[in-house]
Amino acid sequence: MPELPEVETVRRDLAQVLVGRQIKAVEIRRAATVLGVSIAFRKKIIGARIKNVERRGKLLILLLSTGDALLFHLKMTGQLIFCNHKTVVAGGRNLPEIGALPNKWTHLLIKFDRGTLFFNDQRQFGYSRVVNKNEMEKIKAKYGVEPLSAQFKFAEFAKNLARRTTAIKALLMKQEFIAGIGNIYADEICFAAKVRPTRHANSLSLTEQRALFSAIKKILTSAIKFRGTTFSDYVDGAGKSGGFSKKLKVYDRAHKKCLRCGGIISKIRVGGRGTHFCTSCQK
DNA sequence: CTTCTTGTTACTGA
DNA sequence: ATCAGTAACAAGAA
Repeated sequence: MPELPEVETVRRDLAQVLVGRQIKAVEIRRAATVLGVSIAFRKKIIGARIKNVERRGKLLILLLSTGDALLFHLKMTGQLIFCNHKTVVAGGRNLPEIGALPNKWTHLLIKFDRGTLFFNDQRQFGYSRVVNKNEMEKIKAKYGVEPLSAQFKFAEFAKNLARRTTAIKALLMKQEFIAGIGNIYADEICFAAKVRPTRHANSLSLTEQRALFSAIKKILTSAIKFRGTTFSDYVDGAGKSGGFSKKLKVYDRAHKKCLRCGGIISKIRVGGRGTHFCTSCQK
């Protein structure tokens, strides 16, 4: 599922190929994928140039020359893939890992002079929308601290943990608290910090708080380096799978041996989500 | 057929 | 007002 490292990988890929390009045409195949009125969406973005590509949490932001922002949320199965016209094959653009584009899950196409941005989404939870500067600031403000930014500081993190009673994993996934962590990385972060996902946030010792703080940065940074995790549908901006899947230590390893201590990985539900942890070395 | 998967939000209750 | 917990959403895989 696209979490911070996956969205960041797509952001970097798209920034390289989209900045400076002008939107020439838009094809909306599924109206519900575009929030608001389709005609207005089209009118606002056609002719605009892409000034920059940003990310806030799991939200991808294309800044336009008009001052508006074109947003994409991939939710669980969204893909955002750019193809130039050199890869044209019969019926579409052919990519080695996902086949020809557009396909039956392509809901939106943004067309440039040489190339097209395809928005695919099997589960149809993902969306695109256009917002003005004011709306953009409001949306950004709702998210919590970016864990890989200089604003993510231990003192404030520890203070916030101490005043919360909820399970630590549920807190890690709360976007208003920290932006960008989802189910896979929450499990991996707890494992790296040797903390059980069920522990109440306010029960962590100073040592555990520190371990968690550094695990957040370490796991997310490493996942970006390996271009994200492909569990089911995620691909990068060029349609390729992520390399962090091979680095996962606990996620989807129920009943298997712990790679650190040899204990058994257990699977339970925390906050309504499948949760994996080692019964021996996560205290 | 049932059960499981997840990011986000709406809703409930404290 | 703030916090915590859960159901709902969609569609496909097993």
